[in-house]
Amino acid sequence: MVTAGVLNIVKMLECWLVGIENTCSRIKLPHAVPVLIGRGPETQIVDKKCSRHQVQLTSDCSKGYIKVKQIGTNPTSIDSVDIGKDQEVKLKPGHVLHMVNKLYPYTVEFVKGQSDSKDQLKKCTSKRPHENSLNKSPETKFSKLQFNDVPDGNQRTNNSTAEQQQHTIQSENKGHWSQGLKVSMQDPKMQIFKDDKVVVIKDKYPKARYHWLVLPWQSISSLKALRSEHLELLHHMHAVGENIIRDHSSLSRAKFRLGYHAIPSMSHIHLHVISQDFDSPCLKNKKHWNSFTTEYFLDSQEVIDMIKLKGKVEVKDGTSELLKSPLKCNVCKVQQATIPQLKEHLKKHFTS
DNA sequence: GTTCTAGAAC
DNA sequence: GTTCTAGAAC
Repeated sequence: MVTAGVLNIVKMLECWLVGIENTCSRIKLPHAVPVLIGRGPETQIVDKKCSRHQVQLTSDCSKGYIKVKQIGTNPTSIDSVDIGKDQEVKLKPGHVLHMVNKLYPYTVEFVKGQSDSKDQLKKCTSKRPHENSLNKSPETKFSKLQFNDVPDGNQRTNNSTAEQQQHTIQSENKGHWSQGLKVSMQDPKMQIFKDDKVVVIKDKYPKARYHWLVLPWQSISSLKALRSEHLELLHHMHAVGENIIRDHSSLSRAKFRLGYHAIPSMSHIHLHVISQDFDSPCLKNKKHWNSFTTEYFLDSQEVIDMIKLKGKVEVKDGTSELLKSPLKCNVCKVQQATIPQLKEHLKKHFTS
């Protein structure tokens, strides 16, 4: 099924801090949770120069790095460069973190979430120390663990190649930002409404007081993929959008538009249902503004009509250039010089 | 898509 | 000096 497939491909990587000399020191770092590490049983570091809270580590499993903040007084370093007390630096796979005074080296690994921790520990205890060190052999456990999603065996430990491969993993496992809607639409906490054909979520970065997205369960990448067979679905998406407006903002008497970005950034077709106040701190730049107020925004009804007429959606040449258009008020069409001035101007038109 | 930031614009 | 944008990085 589509649902199961989507859930499978968006599974997050697990993050591990791995001792290079002391290979049995493997510490799992949960995504986005700050963890304090230093002298203690976890690391087996007994050196008094190392604080019990020497560093604060925060992993980002979607971006593939951890943020290292030096809390202790004595120097923590990454690739032999001192971080500095209360300073924060990113640690990526292939780079070496020395906990204190260029001692106690660690590196970071991101592995598939599916591989269980027992397996990790078992491998760890059965390995001799040198097998887990940072040598340059392409067959080291380090490189294999780090890149266990790479389909072929053509792996090198060169740092730039390592980073490229890490990026490849991210794009291939759909952890890339452009796949974010597919994740959000599956999250029950995000769902405002759902039926057998569509789901509605709030836009994560709303560009107006009301801003929802209507997404079909059916996997349709973008407007380009739309054909006559989708007409019934498009009508349904539009009707659901209108119902959401009625149910959530009838008292506000806000004006709305329902439509699609001609050239969307995010994968998976989504109908924007957005109030026309554009009163939102998330509306920050020209691209945001023009994507909703120029012909870059295609009304849902126009899209439906075009498919009825031509069998598909044709995006005009030069549409992407519309994002750079001068800023014009959507109500009175007066041009504004900057985004802050535009926002100030819009207040004139607010009803409340 | 957002965040970050250099440097343009003021 | 500050504000703001645009492009790179993610």
